[in-house]
Parts: sequence; structure tokens; C-alpha cells
Amino acid sequence: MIKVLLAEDQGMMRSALALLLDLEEDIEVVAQVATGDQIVPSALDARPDVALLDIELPGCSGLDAAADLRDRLPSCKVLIVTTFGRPGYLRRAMEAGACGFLVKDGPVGDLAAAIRRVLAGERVIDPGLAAAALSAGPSPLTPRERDVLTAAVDGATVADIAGKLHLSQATVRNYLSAAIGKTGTRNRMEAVRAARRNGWL
Amino acid sequence: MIKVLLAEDQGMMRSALALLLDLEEDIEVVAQVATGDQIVPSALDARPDVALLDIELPGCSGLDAAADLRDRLPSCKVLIVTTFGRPGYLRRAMEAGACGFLVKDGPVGDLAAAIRRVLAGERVIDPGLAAAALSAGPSPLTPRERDVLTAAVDGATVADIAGKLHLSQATVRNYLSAAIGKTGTRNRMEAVRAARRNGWL
DNA sequence: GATCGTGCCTGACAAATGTCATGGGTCCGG
DNA sequence: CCGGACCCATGACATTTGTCAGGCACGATC
Repeated sequence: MIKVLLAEDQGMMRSALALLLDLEEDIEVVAQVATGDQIVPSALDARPDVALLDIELPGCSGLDAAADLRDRLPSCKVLIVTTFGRPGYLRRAMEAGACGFLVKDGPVGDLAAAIRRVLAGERVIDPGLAAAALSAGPSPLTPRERDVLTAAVDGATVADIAGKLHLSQATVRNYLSAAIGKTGTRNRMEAVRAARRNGWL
Repeated sequence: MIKVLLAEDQGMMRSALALLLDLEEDIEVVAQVATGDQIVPSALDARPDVALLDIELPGCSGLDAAADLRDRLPSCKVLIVTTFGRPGYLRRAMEAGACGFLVKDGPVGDLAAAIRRVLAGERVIDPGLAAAALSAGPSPLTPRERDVLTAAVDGATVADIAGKLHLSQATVRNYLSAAIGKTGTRNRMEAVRAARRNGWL
């Protein structure tokens, strides 16, 4: 019997997946969590064979949790299941030690199949997405540029960002300008969108 | 047997819901679509008793489709099932003649229950959300302000918006300024976010 | 030990953005 | 018919944003 942990914030999706996976004869959902910070504690308690992790979770990203899991519970394989097939996400998932990366796009049947393949030691990755991740290359943003850009996502002004990061306003403008240049965009808002689309935030 | 149409763009969610609903003895999923513009044709073909519509769909909004359905297939009850419990969405859903409004938050069991209640003539609405929708009031934005703001969502410049809507740049700035004032925000980006959060776009 | 990339900063400039006052047009309800 | 909404537009203005050229310090790498 394959023991599965399920981390997914959307209640309906989580309960639906849990029900359907439990219908499989060789799969048992032993833990369900809705936030990122519950993943590791719950996994240490329930000792699953596979962890199905969404990326965009409240509390803590599924990618961070995956890296934690690799250290704290190496026996547990990680399968990332996400809405957005962003190249940077795939890259970071691999760096965090994930064994598979699935977009919530295909039928649910794919999920059970992926679980079995991951447990068999295979790596499960959407081929088209893998190509995109490789062709897109890694993030061109320096850590600081990333910080400034993430601080700008919700429409904060330069002054806001400078205050939050304890930087000079001129410095913030410089980082923003660099990010705009590297993303090939025309302003802050486009830069944020481009960076997000690539999973660089 | 209750015949159901399912409109949902996320493949995994769609197939999961279809499977689970088909497990119910009195429910049968007679049509599944992934885009908004397929809803009405498919409904006219399959003649469902209830249509389960997501709002944010490619092609055409589930809300628009709901209004269409009311005219073209009045026998079909509409149940909106959405990720985002935005007050404006609920309001528009009601105006479009929807019989129920569900957030994808609770367990899937809620869904089957809601279907049966809607078919029994009840209205199914999350009480907390209803309160929020009433307290938030209707959108303060004029149609034109809404247009300009939606054209600004992806970081377009004033010139872009003016070109797309065939307006003067100064006019665009005025509408933007009005929208910023009405949303109580400090710039374009915040105004867009605020309007989106309320479902005014 | 020199060079390079990075982080942090400054100052100055041009361009884009947000605000305000003002005007003319339409259309609708009192 | 008049007032009040909305639509579209101007022009002027202050502020914010984006760009560019520099400077200093630090650690890594060669």
C-alpha cells in the first residue's frame, strides 16, 4: 500500500483528490494539509511514501517544503503538482530534490500513474515543460533584484519598497531598472508579470 | 437522474469533479467543457438540468455564459463554482440569473448537495459572502473607468491604453485618476488589484 | 594582488504618471 | 426644461518613475 501525503490549499480540489486516490486499491492518503508549514510536521508524523505538494500555498511554498523534506524525511519521494507550469518552478523543484513535476491539466488518472512511477524510481516530468525550462535558462535576476521585485508586486511605491527593505530610494530605482532591463519589459508592472510567468519570484 | 453540465478549465479539477459526481446515484455528467464559449452550444445539445460554471474561463466568462443560458435554455439552473469569493462576482452572478454561488473551498460533498438544493428551487449562497457582497455595495466604477482599468491590468502604458480604446492620452489619465480615487488607492497597480479583489473587472 | 560581480549609494535628467480646473457633448429623470 | 450623470477632451502642474554615469566596499576567483 502506497502511503500519500496531500498538500493543497483549495478545499474542493484537496478533498476530490483524496477521495479519488483512496479509490485506487494500492494507494492510501494518510495525511492532508492545506498550508505549507504543516507539510513537514505532518509528514514526520504520518511517514508517507510520496508527498503530493502544490507550490503556491499559504504559509510556506511547496518548493521550500520539498527541500526540507529531502533533509528530514529522505525516504519520502516528492511529487510537485501545480497549476502553473512555469519554467522556473520546474527548475527550482528539481533543485529541491523533487522526483516529479505535474501540471493540474491532464486527467486525474495521470496523478495515480505518476505516483506509481515516482515510487518506482522514475522521474516524471512533462516533456514540453522540461524543454521550456531548459531553453528559458535560469533566472537572470540577482537576489537583491528579486527581493525588490517581489516587494513591488502589490503596487507598492518606491518609498514603500525602500522602507521595507531598508534601502535608499535611488537604490530601489536602480534595482527596478535593472530588473526591467533583464526581463526586456517597459515598466515595473510588466517586469513583475514577466518574472512571475517564468517562476523567478 | 439529474443531468449536469460541467464547465471548468483546469483539466484535473474537471475530471475529478466529473468522476465524483458520476459516483452519485442520482447525478449524471452529460457534458464537460473547458472554455466559456463552448458552454451554450454544449448545453443546447445536451440539455442539462444544472450547469456548473467556473467564472474565469478562457474564451468567455462563466458569468456571461450564465446570462446567455438564462435566455436560451431557461429550464437549466445555473450554479457558479469559483475559486474566488469576490463580492462583485456574486453580485453579477445573481444579476445573470444564477441560482447558486459556491466557492471551491469546502469539500466536494457540498457540491452534490448544492446541486440537489438548486434543483429543488432553493438558492445556494455562502452566507458570509452574501454579507460581504451587500456591505461592499455595487461597483463605483463607470463602464468607461472599468474599461480603462481592465486595459491596464497587464502593465500597459497610457499610450497603449489610449491606442486600444481610441481615446486621448489625457482622457485615459483622467479615467485612471478617477478609478484610483474611487478605489482609495495610490496608483494604477493598486487600483487594479483593489478592483480585482472586489470583482469589479 | 588585480579583476570581477555584487551590494549599496549619489546626483541629475528625461519620461511617464497622477491631479486639477475647465469645457463641450449626450442622454435620462424629475 | 433643467440638473445631473457620464463621456471625451485640453492644458498646466507636481510627483513619481525609469535611465544613466559614476563612486565605494566587499568577497570570490583567477
